[in-house]
Amino acid sequence: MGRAPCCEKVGLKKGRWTAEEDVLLTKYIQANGEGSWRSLPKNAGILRCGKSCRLRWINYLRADLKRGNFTSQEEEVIINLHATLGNRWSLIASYLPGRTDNEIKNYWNSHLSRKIHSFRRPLTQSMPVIMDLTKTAVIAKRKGGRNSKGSMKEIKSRSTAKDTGSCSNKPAENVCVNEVVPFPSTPLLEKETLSTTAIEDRMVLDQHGEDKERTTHVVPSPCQDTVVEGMLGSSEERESLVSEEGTIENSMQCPSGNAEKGTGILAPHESIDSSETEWFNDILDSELLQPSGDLTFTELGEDSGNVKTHTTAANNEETVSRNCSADSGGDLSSCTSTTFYFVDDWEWENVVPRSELWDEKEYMCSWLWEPSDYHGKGERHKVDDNGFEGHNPMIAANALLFS
DNA sequence: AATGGAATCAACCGCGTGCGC
DNA sequence: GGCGCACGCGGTTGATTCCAT
Repeated sequence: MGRAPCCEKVGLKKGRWTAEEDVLLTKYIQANGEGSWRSLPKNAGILRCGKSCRLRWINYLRADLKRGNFTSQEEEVIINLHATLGNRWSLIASYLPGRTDNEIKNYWNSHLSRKIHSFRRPLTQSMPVIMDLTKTAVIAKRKGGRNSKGSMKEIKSRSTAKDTGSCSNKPAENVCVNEVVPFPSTPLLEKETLSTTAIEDRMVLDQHGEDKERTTHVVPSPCQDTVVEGMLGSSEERESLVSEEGTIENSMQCPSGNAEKGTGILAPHESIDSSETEWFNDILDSELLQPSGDLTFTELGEDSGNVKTHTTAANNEETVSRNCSADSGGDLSSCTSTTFYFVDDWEWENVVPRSELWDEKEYMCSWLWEPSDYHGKGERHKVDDNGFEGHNPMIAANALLFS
């Protein structure tokens, strides 16, 4: 037996919605609430499929929709969540208040995916090029066609923001707080495959020129306060997530102040001072990608004698060599507090609220079943409440979940 | 000014899933 | 357990917009 059509298609209007239809739909939903989409068109006097009404409402008429261009922060959220979640647009949309899955999907398809592909270096390419990533945006400029309305507006607003002295994207001068933390690059799900390294993914992320706007970024979280508190434990326990090195161990949390609104902050410890977390764009802007595919940069700590050199190889392995300041006596705890995140260094819970993630169970978490065999770089090594020691807490979470 | 072509995005379509009977 | 229905999601389409020539 074939599937019944969602609604009677005969005599129903298709195509663009008129203002009159919008008014009818809006008034009806305001009076009767959402739902019952099948019967809604008839009751509201709209010659549309219920499905079409639902889509129109969700994607266009809802009052809480954010209009306008995607901010650079939103872009990064999308890019990184997509790297994590794949084409789960509705899930991604749940992290972007006022944005719909359709909008994000369109934006991805029209803007972001193209950017990424523009920057992906063929793995077989052996051309010995040392890339100055600040210049690659110029290379990636598309050949023709019109500029998007958004990009045109962005160009205008960028110059305005610059003039008004708003937040700069330059790390050394970055005075903005509450920035979203960089997201992990993780195996993709579903149809997408991660054909490039995280380095390459990160390469795409700073194509907005030199004046990326930096503003407070609050990302909604579907998690509830009670759940999060239960997951994360007391504030003292959360404090304990600060590692020996002084690097901040990120935890998704729903501060009670935001929980009422159903939002959380997708940043460690409610806000991340820019001095503690580098934008990976900025990192890449100022560093060099080696011909071998390795990315090497040197990080200066708060004192000039405190140097940490990172080399992220094309094979996704990172080595970190430290030269702590002499007066620290080599104590790692005095080393620089800046944390850089790399391919194998992400903490999943930074990205997705645990409740969200864990609902996905093994499908979402299977790739996390890896032993932690290196130390430092923000990796938690503690015995958790369930006795899982020396492993990434996500692994412990998985073990608990599937036990 | 006309036109081709690329970009954008609203909307459509089919499928999967959950739920009630 | 099977069936039908409603809903939600993601892929795709096509109308529209606007830049480049």
